[in-house]
Amino acid sequence: MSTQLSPKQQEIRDRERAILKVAGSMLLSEGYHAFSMDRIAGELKYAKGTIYNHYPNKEEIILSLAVEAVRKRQEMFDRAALSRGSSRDRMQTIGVAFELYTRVYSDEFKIEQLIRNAAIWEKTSQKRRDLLMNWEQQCMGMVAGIVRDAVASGDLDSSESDNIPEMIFGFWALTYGSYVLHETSPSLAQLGITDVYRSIRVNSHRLLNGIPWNPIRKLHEDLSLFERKAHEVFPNELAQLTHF
Amino acid sequence: MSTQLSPKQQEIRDRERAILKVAGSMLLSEGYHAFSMDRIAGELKYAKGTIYNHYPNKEEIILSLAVEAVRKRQEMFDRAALSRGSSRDRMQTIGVAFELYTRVYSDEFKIEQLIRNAAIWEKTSQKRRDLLMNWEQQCMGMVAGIVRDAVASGDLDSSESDNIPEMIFGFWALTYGSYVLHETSPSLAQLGITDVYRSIRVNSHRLLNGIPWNPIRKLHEDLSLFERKAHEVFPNELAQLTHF
DNA sequence: CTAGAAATTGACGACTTGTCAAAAGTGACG
DNA sequence: CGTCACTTTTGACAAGTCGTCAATTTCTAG
Repeated sequence: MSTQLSPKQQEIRDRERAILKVAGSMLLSEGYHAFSMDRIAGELKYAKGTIYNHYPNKEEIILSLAVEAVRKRQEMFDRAALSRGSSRDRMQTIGVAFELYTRVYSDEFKIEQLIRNAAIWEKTSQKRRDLLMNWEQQCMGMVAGIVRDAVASGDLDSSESDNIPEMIFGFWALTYGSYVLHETSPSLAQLGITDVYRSIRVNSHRLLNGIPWNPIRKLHEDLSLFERKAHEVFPNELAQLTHF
Repeated sequence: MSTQLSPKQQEIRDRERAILKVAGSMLLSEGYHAFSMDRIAGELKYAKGTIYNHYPNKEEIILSLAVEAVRKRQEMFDRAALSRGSSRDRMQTIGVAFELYTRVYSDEFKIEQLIRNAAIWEKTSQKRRDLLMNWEQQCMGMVAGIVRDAVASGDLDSSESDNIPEMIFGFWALTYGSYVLHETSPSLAQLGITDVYRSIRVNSHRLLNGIPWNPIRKLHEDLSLFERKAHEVFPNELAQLTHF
């Protein structure tokens, strides 16, 4: 259809990206309270009305940023799901993807959490919500595929085939909950968690063994597999971390 | 010290409670966007300045509500931790306490989640934050005691004694993450989770077995223990639920 | 070049937050 | 009682935000 964009259309498209960029950095560097439509307009030297032409309110901008974030996450999950190895290996690699996503793209992950706030969610449009949910669904579909493979290959007991959503939910909740608590709970450090990433890996290992998901492994085996997969599947992301 | 309160002091104390009450119901019934200092003052027939005499900003009111919520949770955890049974039984009973808390006192739980938002947290005072963290720490201390008992009695391998915080973190993340996703993720229903509470119980069972935390149990054993403990320790909360 | 469509602008109304000087209320003591 | 220092309450106010929309400018197609 739109093979060619007029100069004006191009300008509008570019501006939309510029809005997201300036909004994202404003939100993350100065916090939610400093984030206002007036300031975005001021920074970009446009009138406020122009910004409102692109987005009907500021929550919609945040949701837009969240959609980009989830898309990035989905892309990493994709790479993990397509990696070589047993079903358990691939499931672990999803864990690698999630850890690296929260560490390397921590800004994006923070925005993902922001959007889960009722105060923000309430004011967004159904259309863009669907966009977000679509990518989120893809992520889950990815994981569901791995679980189905596991049942098919006998790594999971076939009586478990009805419980696939439940299992996905378990991993999702464990890892997501861990990262959220890590970002938001001031009590966590006082609990005595020194290496939160290691803790999450250990707990994932326990959950896998507890299902049970074959092959059952020793902790050290799962931990070294985790590192190997990180190097194998996500070398670029890994390079952006000073400590791993 | 203050054995007797003057009528005026009593009035101020009562008003503080009234503020929290009206703020809480306003927040929960009409959403965050409808929650304003002006409206609270209007509802209570006081001038805005009077409300500001009690709380320096609206975030502090929300944090105050959250402190009450966590205190209520702590009280339920307390009952769970003091219940009779093996270490694994008591750990499960903490799970019962948390589930009933999120179900029976869902308003309180929603406020707990609200406070974890950077936008709100940023504007609160250290003093009240410490209050919140103090109760939260008590909850965790409660759980830590159970884990220590488990190591002492041999239900957990003694080599695990260094990993107590990690284990608490695992359960906390799994359950907390589950409830948060349940409240906030529109994708969850589409994933195929029909009974979210059963799913959480099942995943907790898996994590316990995966640690491993003795005695290792079959799924149905853990599920029926769960129900038994609910009736035994939390009969009143249970009575407030139509379905369990 | 021009006329109609599209995009941009910024002043505006409605609302919020948080402050503070002035007004009202309280209570201890002669 | 009456008074006077002290505490509490009040609401007008400044500052800032959101979202709108009529007027204006810019684009574009013929």
